[in-house]
Amino acid sequence: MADGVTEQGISIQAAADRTGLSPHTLRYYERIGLINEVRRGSDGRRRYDTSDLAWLGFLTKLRTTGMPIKDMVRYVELVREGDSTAGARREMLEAHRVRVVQHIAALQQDLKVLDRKIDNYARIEACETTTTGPRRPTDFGDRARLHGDVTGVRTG
Amino acid sequence: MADGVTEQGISIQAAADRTGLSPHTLRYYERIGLINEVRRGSDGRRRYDTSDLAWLGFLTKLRTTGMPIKDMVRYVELVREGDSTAGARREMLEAHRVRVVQHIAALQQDLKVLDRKIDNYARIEACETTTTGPRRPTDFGDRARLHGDVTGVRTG
DNA sequence: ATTTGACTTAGAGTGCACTCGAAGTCGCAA
DNA sequence: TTGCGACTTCGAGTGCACTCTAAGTCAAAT
Repeated sequence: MADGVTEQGISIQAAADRTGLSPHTLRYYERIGLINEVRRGSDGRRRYDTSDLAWLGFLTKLRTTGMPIKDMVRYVELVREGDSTAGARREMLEAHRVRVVQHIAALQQDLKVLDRKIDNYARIEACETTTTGPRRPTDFGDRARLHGDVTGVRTG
Repeated sequence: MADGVTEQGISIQAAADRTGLSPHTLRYYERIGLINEVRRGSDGRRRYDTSDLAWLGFLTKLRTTGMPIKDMVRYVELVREGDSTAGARREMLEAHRVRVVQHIAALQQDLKVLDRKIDNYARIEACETTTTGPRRPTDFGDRARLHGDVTGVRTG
C-alpha cells in the first residue's frame, strides 16, 4: 500500500499530507505532549487514526490563530486531567477567542492603511500616464531620508 | 526636558514610547536599513522627527500584518531607488494585501471552530448543573487518548 | 565632585517553532 | 542479495525577530 493507508491507520507521511504538517512536526508534537503516543503497527511505525487526525486538526486551528505551543501544551494537560478541568479549559479558549477577535480587528484596521497606500500609488500612476511634457520635480517627498515616500502615510 | 522632546526632535526613548517599539528595536531597524540614519543632536544622540515617526508607523503596519523583515527591507530599498520603482512597490503592497485578506478570512474560519468548541463547553456545564444524581459515565470520549476531548471537534 | 540615568557601539544571546542530520531498521522489488 | 525508500531515535541546527550585554560617554542633579 503505497499511500500509507491500512485499516489500522495511516502512515506518518499520509498523516502529514492530510494535516499539512510535516512528519518531523508530527513527531515533535508527540514528543512535547501535544498528542498522545500514537499507536504503532506491527512494524513499530506510527499509525494515525481518524481521531488522531481530528485532534491534530484542532491543534492546528489553535496554532494558526496564534496560540503559543506552551499554552497548547497546558491545554492538553488539562484535558488529560479529566472533566474537573473543563472550566479552566473553557476559560483558556475564551481568553484565546478574545485575542483572536482583537487580532482580526487590528488586521482590518491595518488593511485600511495598506489600501490607502495602494490607492496613492494608483493615483500617482494615473497622473504620470496622463501628464505629458517634462516631469516636474516631484513634491512627493525627500527620498534621501525615506520621508514622505511617494505614498507616505500621515500620522494621526 | 525629561520627556526627551526638543525642537530638533525626540529622544530614542520618547520615540519608543510613541511607536510601541523598544529603543533596541529602533536601533536594530536603523542598522538593517529599515529607516535611514536618524539625525543626531549636538550630543551625538538620535533625534527622531515626525517624519521618522510616520515612517516607523507605516513599517509597524507592515510588520503587524505579517510582512517579513526581509520583504520590508526590500521595499525600503525600492523607495530609495526612486520613482522608477513605484510600480514594483505597488505590486509588493498588493501582493501583501492579498495575503492579509486571506489571513483574515482564515482567522474568521478558525474562530468559528473555536466558538463551536466553547459552545460545547457551555452546553456541558449547563448539563452538569441541571443534572442531579450520579453522573453517568460520560460518553464524551476516551480521555486516555485525548480522543474526543469533551468538546471534540469532528472532522468534516 | 560624584552619582545617576539615558544614551552610544559592536557583537553576542534568546525564545520560538520547527527542521534536520546521523545512524540504524524494515519490507519489498529487481 | 543488494539495493531502495520510508520509517525509527536522539540530539543538534536553523531562521526569524528581536533583545540584551559590556564598556564607554555625557548632562544634569545632589
